[in-house]
Amino acid sequence: MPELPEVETVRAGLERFVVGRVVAEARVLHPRAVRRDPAGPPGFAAAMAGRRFQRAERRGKYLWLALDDAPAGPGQQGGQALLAHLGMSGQMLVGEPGRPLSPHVRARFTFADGGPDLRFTDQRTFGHLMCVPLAGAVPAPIAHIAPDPLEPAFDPGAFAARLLRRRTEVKRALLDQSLISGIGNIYADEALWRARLHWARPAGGLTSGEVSRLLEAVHDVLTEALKAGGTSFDSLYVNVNGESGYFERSLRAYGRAGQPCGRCATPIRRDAFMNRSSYSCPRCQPRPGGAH
DNA sequence: CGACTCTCCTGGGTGC
DNA sequence: TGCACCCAGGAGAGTC
Repeated sequence: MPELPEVETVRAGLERFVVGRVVAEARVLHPRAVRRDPAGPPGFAAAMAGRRFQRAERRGKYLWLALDDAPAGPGQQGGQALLAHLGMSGQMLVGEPGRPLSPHVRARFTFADGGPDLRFTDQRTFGHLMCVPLAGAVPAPIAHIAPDPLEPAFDPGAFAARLLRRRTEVKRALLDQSLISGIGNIYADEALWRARLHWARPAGGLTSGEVSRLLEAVHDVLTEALKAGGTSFDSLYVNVNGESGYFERSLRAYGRAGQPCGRCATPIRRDAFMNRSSYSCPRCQPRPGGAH
């Protein structure tokens, strides 16, 4: 599942392979891919034609390509962007225009230079694209998304203060993109394992030392995963695999039910939480209240 | 503002 | 072999 490190890898690939180029034609192959765009497939395609991708940016799991002014002139102050969320299985693939169209391509962009095209591919169709106004630094529809831990705007003190006010489990808080962005189920479990915190610990009950440990773990796991995933493109192929890429072999908790904890060798346990799985070490991450 | 629930979607895997 | 079912989720909308 693409979380911050995978999305950042895609962003860097888009920066390298499509920024500076002018869209010749955008074609929506599955209407669901632009379901959140009020203009619908025809409006989306019309808005993209003839536009130049100026920059590739990201916040949390969202990425966007800033567009030059529409041919009709400046739309709104701050311009527009092509905003993308990869969902669970979204990929941005760049390649020779003549290659076969895979069945999961949801949108295709060709370029005025006749070079490699861009294909938004998404098996499970949870991802989406939309053409949106930029409101200051970020696209308007994601103004409510909090800064992610790897961007300068991230304020550890403000995050800690808000976290401690939450009356909910610490993992639920980590997954709340309006509190801290970029973290999904995989890196939440990995960060909690590193910080030796159980996912069900009440956020408001954490000590300041535990919050610091957690933030450091979040930062480290994202940075290390990014380092591993960031080496995965060296050709005309921008890739996010639905798995967590090269970092998958480095996972210490996620998906490792029954396998020994890397610190204490106790078998990793799997629990159901928020309609998904949570993995933790029964010894290193004691359940709140003392029960195992 | 925050906590909660519901919904969207596909394909791989499993059990009968 | 075929079918019903479960599971993997992220995030927005709606309610309280």
